[in-house]
Amino acid sequence: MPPLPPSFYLGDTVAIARAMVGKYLVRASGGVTLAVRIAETEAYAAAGDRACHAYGGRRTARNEVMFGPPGRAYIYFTYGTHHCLNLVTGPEGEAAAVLVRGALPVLGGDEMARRRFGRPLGELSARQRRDLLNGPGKLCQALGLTRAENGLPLDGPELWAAEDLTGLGLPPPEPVGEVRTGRRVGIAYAGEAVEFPWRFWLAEGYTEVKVK
DNA sequence: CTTCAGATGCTCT
DNA sequence: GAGCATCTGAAGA
Repeated sequence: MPPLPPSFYLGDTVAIARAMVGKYLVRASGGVTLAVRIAETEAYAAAGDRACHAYGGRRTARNEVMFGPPGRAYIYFTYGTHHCLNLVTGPEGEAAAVLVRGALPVLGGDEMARRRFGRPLGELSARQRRDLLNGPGKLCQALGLTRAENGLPLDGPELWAAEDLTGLGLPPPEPVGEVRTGRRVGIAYAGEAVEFPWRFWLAEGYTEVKVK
């Protein structure tokens, strides 16, 4: 299947966040191709959402990409050490996005393991393997996504999202199965928005990091 | 199994 | 100067 087109990201951000669970993400750079299956997402619904970087229409150098067209990567740096990958949603100017919180390895597991822990998949402990990609910072570290990749289109040669990866010779995807819903993580500052059930994750085959 | 502190630097006020 | 859409290893129960 070809990459999901920019128009895919035009609809309701919460619905898209849920729909992205089970989709694939491919990262190609330096002759290396890595692929993951998205296992956990969160919706950040533009100006009305107190947890969103664009709350109240706030527009800065950091979140500028959010105000651009849908279907691009909004990547920012946080906590002095980590990057977070978002998929820009909604029509241009709306400034909504879906945070990709976690994934499962599909292609290039050894390379991702080396970037995370300095050795290949086979040499990881069970815990390290479980925790390879179950967090937004971990995912970006494994895929090599930094602010240098901020603004990349999600249907381009360096980064793309797709319904399946049969085009890369992989078998058709397993069914997504149950998707769980809950409150978003790490947004204690967001008042009543803390309660919104805008986080989605795979119930099986994935261990989400539990946060209070 | 759980909680907890420290790392680390960019961003916004 | 304060805070952050986080992660890790160590220590406790």
